Amino acid sequence: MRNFKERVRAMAGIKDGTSNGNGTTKPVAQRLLATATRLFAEQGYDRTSVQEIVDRAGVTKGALYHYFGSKEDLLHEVYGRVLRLQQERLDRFADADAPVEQRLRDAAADVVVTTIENLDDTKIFFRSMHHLSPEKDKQVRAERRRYHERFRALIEEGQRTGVFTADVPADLVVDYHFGSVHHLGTWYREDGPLSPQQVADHLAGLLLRALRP
Amino acid sequence: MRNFKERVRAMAGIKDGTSNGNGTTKPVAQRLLATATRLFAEQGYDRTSVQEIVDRAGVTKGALYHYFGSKEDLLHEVYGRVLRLQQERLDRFADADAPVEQRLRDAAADVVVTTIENLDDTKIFFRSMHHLSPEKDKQVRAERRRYHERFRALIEEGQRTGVFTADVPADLVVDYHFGSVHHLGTWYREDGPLSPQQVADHLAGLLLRALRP
DNA sequence: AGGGGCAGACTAACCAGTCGGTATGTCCCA
DNA sequence: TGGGACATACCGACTGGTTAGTCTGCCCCT
Repeated sequence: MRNFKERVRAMAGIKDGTSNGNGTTKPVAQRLLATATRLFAEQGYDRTSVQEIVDRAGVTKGALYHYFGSKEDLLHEVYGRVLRLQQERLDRFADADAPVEQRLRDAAADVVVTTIENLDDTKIFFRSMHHLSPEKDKQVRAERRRYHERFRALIEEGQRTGVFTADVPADLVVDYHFGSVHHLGTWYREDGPLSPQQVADHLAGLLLRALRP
Repeated sequence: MRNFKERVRAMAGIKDGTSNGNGTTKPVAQRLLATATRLFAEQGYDRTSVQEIVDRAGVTKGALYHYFGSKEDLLHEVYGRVLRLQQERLDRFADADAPVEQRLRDAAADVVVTTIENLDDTKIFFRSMHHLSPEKDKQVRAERRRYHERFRALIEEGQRTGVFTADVPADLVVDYHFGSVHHLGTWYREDGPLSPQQVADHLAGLLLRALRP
């Protein structure tokens, strides 16, 4: 049972398929995860039935429960993908060789772009987090905190070296910025006037200006 | 049927009770709404059963469906309360007789304080909005937009008169600020180090600094 | 004597997860 | 070369439990 999940996680990251000759047909596990993601984002976790997912993916429950242990596993998998992606990117920007204000600006802008590019996942993330079982919730929270702390460290560094104002708690600034990121799912529209990169530049600009001493 | 709802809405705003001699026992409709609010905030709308609400409120389903047309009506009522409250306060601050930067600062800080003071309601608002039927969703969206536009007008006024920077779209700034407000439910703790007013001052300060030309 | 304010049993729908079964493929030894 | 042994991938009917909402009727106040 646990073996399957490991393999599925691997499959989700890799393009290779088991039964596709040319590349048009995605492997079942991937298709299920993609379908579930879309439906969770559109209707919410609770309003989406397992039956609906398998119907839309063109398989049956047998297939879903062959690859995933439970409906909640699907949700957790979505979270895992988002968290891993964002943590990895944050680390890259934060460790770069540049002045702290540049590193913060890049990191702040990047998380906006990747959030918009994965808007379904992040919608689910913020909207359905409380649907996780205590055990998985704890795990997600821990990874989330790691991310938060890495980001906060950047701000604290700037505050120590005097390039950022120090009369606002660094923690609050992190939540300030992630509030606006979190909120993207509510208002950003692909057919709107601003590209993801433009939104990112604006939001990062606002953050940096807010932090000027 | 529709008559009841009107009366209930009235009851929700007024302290008067039907069956309480001294003031300890709230009228049933109020108790149901308060209980539902608490439970929705704790567990989410879908995870809260009608049975749970009536049990906790010490009545039965008969009572609930006597006062409310459906479970969704309860949710809609919560939204209505929050929206009316915030719109009224925003109008008051925006129409005040003061420089625009002061009016914006006051309005921005006030919405933070009232959000924290009604954290249950606002948690529900942002987390469960997509559970509304299309009809009610439309209504809520319309009221929400009115609020958004009033706030945006303040920013545009400051941009026109040159006290705020004009190289960021006013719409985006509104969503920027409301992102952080929205996010409060995720991180603010009553037993944390900051009072609602302190958080409000910080967040309003960040907004105003971000808007400096 | 009439109606508002509830109680509580009931229903029809739905849903996550299970389970026995089938089809296809792979490996291994004769 | 062929055929048993075993695993993977999936099907789809079924179950036990939950849920929103209804309905009938009692009680009490006016």
